[in-house]
Amino acid sequence: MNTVPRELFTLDPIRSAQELLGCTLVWGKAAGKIVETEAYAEFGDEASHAFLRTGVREFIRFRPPGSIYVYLNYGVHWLLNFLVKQGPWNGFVLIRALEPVHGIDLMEQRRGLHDPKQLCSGPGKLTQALGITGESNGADFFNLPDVCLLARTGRIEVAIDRRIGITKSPDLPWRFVAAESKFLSAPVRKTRPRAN
DNA sequence: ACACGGATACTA
DNA sequence: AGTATCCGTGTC
Repeated sequence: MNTVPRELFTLDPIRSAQELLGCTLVWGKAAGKIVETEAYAEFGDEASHAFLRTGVREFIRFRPPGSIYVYLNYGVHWLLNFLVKQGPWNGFVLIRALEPVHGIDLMEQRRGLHDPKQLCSGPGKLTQALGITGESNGADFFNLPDVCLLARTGRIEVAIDRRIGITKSPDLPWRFVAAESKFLSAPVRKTRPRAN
């Protein structure tokens, strides 16, 4: 099984987000295939934390591509992002959903439920299922023990949507999903960007 | 439909 | 210090 090299995170966030689809994220004893991602850009993207937070801009400047950015959202959920650095197009990829493939009993235990479709079908759900917390924030993924990213096997059909749950820059079509997946956080919407 | 609840940045 | 905001989930 091939593992993904750091170069996957030296692309712009939009390309990196799509390349990550179909890869399998192994985190300790649990693993899941990435079926949903979103791209966030350092510049020109008001929904990116880098737009307002000086600490996040420093994070981008000083950490290597492939670094893990984990933050607490709504005071409740840890959200997992990868730092991508391509020069003018730095940013983050948010991992939004996984198809569970390994350690499912452990995921069920951590999540407190048994429906495989609900174990990792959301950015906060998958961190809970994998046991990811802010403890990992700032770590270099490629220097972490017991984690890796397995390369995609075969082709994957990518569907594109607007990002979910944001209020700033809402019309950017930077949500990417494995079109055939039954493990998404939400179906792909058919709405066109609002006029004006 | 709504409660849950913490980090960050801004106002002062 | 106080307030507004935030890339969500589970349960009502």
